[in-house]
Amino acid sequence: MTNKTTIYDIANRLNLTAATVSRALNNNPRISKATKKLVLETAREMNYEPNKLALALKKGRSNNVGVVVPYINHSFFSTIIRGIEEELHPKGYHVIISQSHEEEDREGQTIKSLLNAQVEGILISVSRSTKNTEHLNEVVQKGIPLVFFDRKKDINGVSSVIFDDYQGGYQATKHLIELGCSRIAHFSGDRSLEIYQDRYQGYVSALKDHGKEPVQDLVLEIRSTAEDGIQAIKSQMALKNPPDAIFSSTDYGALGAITWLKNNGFNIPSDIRVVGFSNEPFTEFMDPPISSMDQSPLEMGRKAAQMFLEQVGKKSAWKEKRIVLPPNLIVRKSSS
Amino acid sequence: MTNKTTIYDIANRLNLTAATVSRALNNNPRISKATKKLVLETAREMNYEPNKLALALKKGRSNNVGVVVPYINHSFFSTIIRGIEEELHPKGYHVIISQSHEEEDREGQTIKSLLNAQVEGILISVSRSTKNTEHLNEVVQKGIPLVFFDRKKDINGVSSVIFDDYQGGYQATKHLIELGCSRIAHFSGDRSLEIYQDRYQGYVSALKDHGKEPVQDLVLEIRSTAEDGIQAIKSQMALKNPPDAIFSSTDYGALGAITWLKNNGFNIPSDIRVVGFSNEPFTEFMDPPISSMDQSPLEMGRKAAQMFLEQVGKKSAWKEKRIVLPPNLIVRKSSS
DNA sequence: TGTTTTTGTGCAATCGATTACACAATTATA
DNA sequence: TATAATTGTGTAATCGATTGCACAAAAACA
Repeated sequence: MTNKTTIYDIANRLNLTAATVSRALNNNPRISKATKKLVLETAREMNYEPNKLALALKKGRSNNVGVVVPYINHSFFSTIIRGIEEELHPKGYHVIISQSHEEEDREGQTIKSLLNAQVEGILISVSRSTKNTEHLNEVVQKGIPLVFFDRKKDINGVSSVIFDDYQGGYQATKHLIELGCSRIAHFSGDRSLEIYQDRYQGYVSALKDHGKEPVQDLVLEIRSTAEDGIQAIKSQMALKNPPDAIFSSTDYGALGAITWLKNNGFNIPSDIRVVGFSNEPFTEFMDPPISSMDQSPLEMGRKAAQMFLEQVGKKSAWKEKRIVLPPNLIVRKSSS
Repeated sequence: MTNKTTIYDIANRLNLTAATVSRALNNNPRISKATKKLVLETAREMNYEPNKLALALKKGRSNNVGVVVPYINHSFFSTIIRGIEEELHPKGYHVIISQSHEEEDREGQTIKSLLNAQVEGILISVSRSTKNTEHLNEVVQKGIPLVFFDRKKDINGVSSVIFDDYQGGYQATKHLIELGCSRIAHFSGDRSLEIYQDRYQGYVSALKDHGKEPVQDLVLEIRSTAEDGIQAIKSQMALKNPPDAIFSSTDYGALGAITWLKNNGFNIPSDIRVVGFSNEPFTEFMDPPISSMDQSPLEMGRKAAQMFLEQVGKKSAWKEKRIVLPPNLIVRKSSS
């Protein structure tokens, strides 16, 4: 039933050896033209397809790379994956995806499993909860190229492509300042994560550089949901001296804020200006469309894949490289 | 550097043979407890990890399944993939993803490549442009489980899990009729694709069942973009007798329609009611939130994976199965 | 004590390719 | 014409596991 033609089958049919068939198929110069032609034709006839597993075992190259993200259906990550796939596909690599669900344990198991499957590299955006980096070190020790994207850990020799979150925070804040906003609130994320810490720092620096002192009351740490955004804006507007602008480190936070503000009679942007972060697909469709920092996830995926390609094969000759993608503020009605 | 410990290394260290080590690791009852313990300890010590490639070659089971979708960063597909991954991961399978870019050729090459990589099954949502099904037949002929999701082709013996598009179209239209709408326009997609044809048929049936004759002027075929939605609504509102409701077969079409209507002074839902299709993440955040048919992509992915699991291994004992997921209208402000 | 079972390992083939080395036949060179 | 170089294929090892068969040692049984 499963018509698995092997080179042995071809060899038998032609009274040759597998070695000759293999060489003929690989266009080895030592094989006569006549034989080559014969083999090629027979192969086609018998519907021969090489078994990549056998090849992989022999050559020690599986042609698979593993990609680990928290969740694949988050637009940001799925777009990065698309970038990776489109860069690696033409080179003959297959992309194996898996999710960490933001759990360190799961991330560790997944990586072990990928290593067992002999992937040639691992591209990962580490989970929020990952503290220990042993599972990542193991990858490096085995000499398997490891590349971080968006969320990284500091491991010697491991390359990364991340977004310039500091500049992102800075630009967004500066943008609001230049529009004349004087009390700019910041909805931050969990600042034990580098990305949120950096966005926060950018926010602080921008304020200071423009002669404004950061106010602690105006900085909240929330999760990336519309609900948290609603709670946050509610508490902000209850202040004696409420903000006249919001810089949210996530688009969902901005969304929640806008929803609540609209429902409570505030006008955006005239009463309060809002800037989000990540340029999620929905931001441009909102009413008003939300200004946001585009993180060019497609580009991030591409670059990460390119880094892998540079490293693979060159067992030790490569050195750590860090790509930092520049911020790109998409100004929309919510802040203009 | 790459500390690849094999069972031979362990065997050497312990003055045993690879066979014994293999059996010990696999808990074969013929191996003495003492030896087992020794081997297990040494394996741990030497940091042994089985080479799944070798195993795969020997057993003819790669533990990989291929998933082919048009684009992985479309929310609908990435969510399906998430469902697939979450169902297959616990069973030890890895998910290899690839994109067809809606091109038949690319789809064919991808499938060939996946077959060469010895995947144990292929789950696919066929590209829009796919007419020829030879590459799909080949999968079946090789005895590899093939499962369609969302977009299928009729191939004998191939199972599928799709959404009940006819009922979806019917329910959406019925919903609008029950709200008192009398002239319901339909933004359809390319009706050479089953899904759009079915949604259209559901629309027509609902109208007829409620004593309304479908009007050709009110049916347009558009692409799934906001721009097309804008053009479509523009032409509709220019009719002598414009519609009082829109049933769009895509959320993007609905989005475009709403955008234009709001900009031109119409109120939604009081002037015109709108229902979309697919329940894209953005629909619930819009102003007004858009009613839409939820297609439960997570569930679709899960079911597709389960179908694969049922088939794999049972070379011929399984029979074609078709799962049709029921429609689930999410009513939001755009139609209430 | 002598035979039969059971236990614990080793030998060697296998999965499907690639490839270093060997060698006969042919051709080129001196 | 003798020798060297080239050409075309075959032999066998290898990648890292698994597994049927063989067989010695130990245990069980008569």
